[in-house]
Amino acid sequence: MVTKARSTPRREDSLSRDRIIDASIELLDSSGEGGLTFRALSERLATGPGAIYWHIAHKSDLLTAASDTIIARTVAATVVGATPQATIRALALGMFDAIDAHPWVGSALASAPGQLPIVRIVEGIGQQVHAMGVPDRQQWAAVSALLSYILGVGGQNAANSQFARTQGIHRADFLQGLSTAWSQLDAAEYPFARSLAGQMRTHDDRADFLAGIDFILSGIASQQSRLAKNVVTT
Amino acid sequence: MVTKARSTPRREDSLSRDRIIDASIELLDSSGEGGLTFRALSERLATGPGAIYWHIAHKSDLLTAASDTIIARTVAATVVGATPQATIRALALGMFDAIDAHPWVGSALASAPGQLPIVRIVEGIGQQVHAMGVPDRQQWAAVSALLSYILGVGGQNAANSQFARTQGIHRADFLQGLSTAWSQLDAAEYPFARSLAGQMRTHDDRADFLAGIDFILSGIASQQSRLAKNVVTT
DNA sequence: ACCTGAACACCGTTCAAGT
DNA sequence: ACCTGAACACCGTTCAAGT
Repeated sequence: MVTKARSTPRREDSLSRDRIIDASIELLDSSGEGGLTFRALSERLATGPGAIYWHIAHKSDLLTAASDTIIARTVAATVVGATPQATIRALALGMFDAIDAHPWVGSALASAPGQLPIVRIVEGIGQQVHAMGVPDRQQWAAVSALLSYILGVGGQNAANSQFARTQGIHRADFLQGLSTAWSQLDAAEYPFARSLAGQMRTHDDRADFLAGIDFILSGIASQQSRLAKNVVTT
Repeated sequence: MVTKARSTPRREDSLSRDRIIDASIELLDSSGEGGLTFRALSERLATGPGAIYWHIAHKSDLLTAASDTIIARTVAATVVGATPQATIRALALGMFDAIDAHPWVGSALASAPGQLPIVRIVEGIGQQVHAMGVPDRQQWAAVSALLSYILGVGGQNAANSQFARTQGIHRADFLQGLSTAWSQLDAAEYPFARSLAGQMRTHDDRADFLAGIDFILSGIASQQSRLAKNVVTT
């Protein structure tokens, strides 16, 4: 053991990376993406902005660490289902709900490609894709399809919340407004988007999210059976 | 006709929304997301920052308009294929390539939910989903699955480029570095992500993107046949 | 080793004043 | 109607100076 535990910290409530991250999460949850500021944060922690830089490299480091706290919790809380598919659905739903509860996570993940929170999600999905029997060579495509979809939905959800917040309205009211805007689109140029405006208002976000996961899962399954057939026939 | 064309503009090269948007695109392409600044922009246009606000409401308006120029071009250039599926693939690939060429579009779309550029994509995909014979009630789920996936991949691509740019390296070198980092992950905690590091280095971004589109398309198709069977048997 | 807080080099946005 | 440019109210980040 080269390093040993710090003996008697200076004061009980001394600054630490963990305390900074916890305070950041509180700030992000209560005031949104724009609410996380080194000034607001240092005020909440009763220090100067410079003190934070002793523990954290820069703001994006802070955002990634904050997201990672949420993601680690979410992945750990995922209940393993009866089948790999069921577990993937559970994990995906957990992600959906986590981003719904903490919209800033959606945009933070979008700008932290390949970082620890993403690794956790990839690991969670990947083990199940492996269990599904997807051959090694196809695993990356399968995992990254699921990951990209989850991040895509998460990002849109985050943006909706963020947009609504800056206008001082609720997410539901913002979506309602969007639906109205779409229903007034030019009928000749955007017939489809226009016809979708109604569904946009009544649809169930969570159910549609899951429908997308199922599309991908069944697509992965059908490619596997196609590959299996090729092995037999060629 | 209530409005009539402006007679004799003050000077040939006077400021206009279009000129501002074109200059923004040049700035974004050459200097990345961080390069678009009202100061840099007004310098390029040889005016003051205030002049721009006469034509544009705020920065996000500018970003959305700039993305819309790219997206409109991309959607218009999409070649209609032999089948709706082929057309969707072509449209999706067009989006992939557009975001690859203009990474900032990827992140701009993520924060402009329901805005015009998104409407264009939804319209393009939606008409084909309709042509596939997907029943009205399922169309939103199908379209939004495809859209979310495209935006998800686009966002990750944009973030990769952005990340690489701030470190002053090329995207390929950044991905190479990520792959190395993943290969050094703890074997007990992240066995899958670790095993994926190799594929991460050698995979073909574009091919994997298309594989994801195909997963979703075949998932949509298989749900249709399931629904059709239900109609027959019940 | 860790913290303080002033200072630096920026931002987006506004607005009185001009033409 | 459109443009100018100084000014406002912020940012993230650095760093000499303290303990």
